[in-house]
Amino acid sequence: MSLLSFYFLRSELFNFRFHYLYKVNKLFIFFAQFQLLSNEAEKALQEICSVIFLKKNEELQAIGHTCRTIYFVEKGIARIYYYKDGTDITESFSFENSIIARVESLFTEKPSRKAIQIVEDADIIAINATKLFKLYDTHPQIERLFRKIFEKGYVETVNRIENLQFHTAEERYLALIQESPNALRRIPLKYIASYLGITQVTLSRIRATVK
Amino acid sequence: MSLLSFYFLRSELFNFRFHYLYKVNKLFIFFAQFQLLSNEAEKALQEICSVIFLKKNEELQAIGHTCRTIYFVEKGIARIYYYKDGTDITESFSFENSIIARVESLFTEKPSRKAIQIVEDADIIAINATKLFKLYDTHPQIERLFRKIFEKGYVETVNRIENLQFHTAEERYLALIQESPNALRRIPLKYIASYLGITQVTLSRIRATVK
DNA sequence: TTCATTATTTAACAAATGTAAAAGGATTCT
DNA sequence: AGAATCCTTTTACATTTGTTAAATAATGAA
Repeated sequence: MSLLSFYFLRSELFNFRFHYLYKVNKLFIFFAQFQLLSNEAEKALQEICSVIFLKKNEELQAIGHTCRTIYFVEKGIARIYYYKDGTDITESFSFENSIIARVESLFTEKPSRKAIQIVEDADIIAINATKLFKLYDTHPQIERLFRKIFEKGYVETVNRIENLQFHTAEERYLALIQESPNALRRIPLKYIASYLGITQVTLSRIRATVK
Repeated sequence: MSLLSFYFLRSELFNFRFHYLYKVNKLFIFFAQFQLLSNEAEKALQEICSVIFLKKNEELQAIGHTCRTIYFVEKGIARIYYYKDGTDITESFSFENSIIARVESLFTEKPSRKAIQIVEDADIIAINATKLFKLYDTHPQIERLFRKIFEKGYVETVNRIENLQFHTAEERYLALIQESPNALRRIPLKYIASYLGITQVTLSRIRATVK
């Protein structure tokens, strides 16, 4: 090993490249679950991705901006939230190996009243949606990939409606424990309460009776 | 006019063809809002469409079947509903000029616990989804068309979650009046109540105070 | 570690919603 | 028209959830 490459291996640049490749690799494993991609398509996608490292409580996207980025959570947890009469309401959480995007803004090109915030230190891959949508024309595989990704998101959202519409607060809490038991350990209860559509006090009461 | 064509014009066959073309035309006007289609794509789509005339309370799709049809409501109203602990719960309504499909079954290919029922006499166009998905390979325009249609459905569903999650019953009722004032006139209140996530009694109370 | 801050639980009371049953209206069918 | 059925409202009471405030627990920064 030359002296030069020794210094390179210890350099910031190396660390950055290493992280970038490692993180992006996880994204492509995620993509592969949905759709086979040609080398050219993969390369085109890589060029519109960038890696972001964020700490708890930091904001990924602010309220009021039109969403033009799709995020992949490689590590950590993020949430979408908004304010209703001054109180902070969590719309959804995204854990590692999942996509997070404010679709109501992304697909309508209107400003979003929602923000994305980091709940647990996170490594995120940002996908430039403006460039992505242009790739749809040249790479039908990419259009199909994201069609399938968002179809899955659509299904999850429909199932969530069923949960909110006619289940009691306790049923919703128990369902959450079932589906993602980690959520309770990793997310502050104040966020979980509004996600379930109830107040923190009600959540505390439910936890007291269920325990 | 020959005697033959006179009889043809009065024939069942003529009525059927006339209705079919008229109805399908409306569907293609709907499609045009989303995506330009080539003549070949339009023709391919027409071949997988059929027209159905249904009366109030008739069932379009039954509980337990895997959804392999996408419907377009040309006239009338349909609803998706399911049973929770024996009570009938309306998940959504579809009015004229809109698509109705049980996406949680269509996109997962699992049996649906939900049914589609006619709320007001309806003229429906059924699109064979199995054949449609095959057309995606040969006609990227068609894939794009339905991608956009379902993206819009996704956005509507996300907005609905916001409505259910942290609005009071009264707010949800008032929002419904705002968005579709016809709904109240054309849909029985018992269906509207469960759609809003409340009981019929609560809806009556709200109506008494709001009036 | 210690202090300050933030998160969670508990309590007491108010408001909203659910349940069951009955009464009144509207609609449909014969 | 008349009977039967279905839909909607009303009532009384039970239960759930919200609100406010205080107490306790946990966390993070100096």
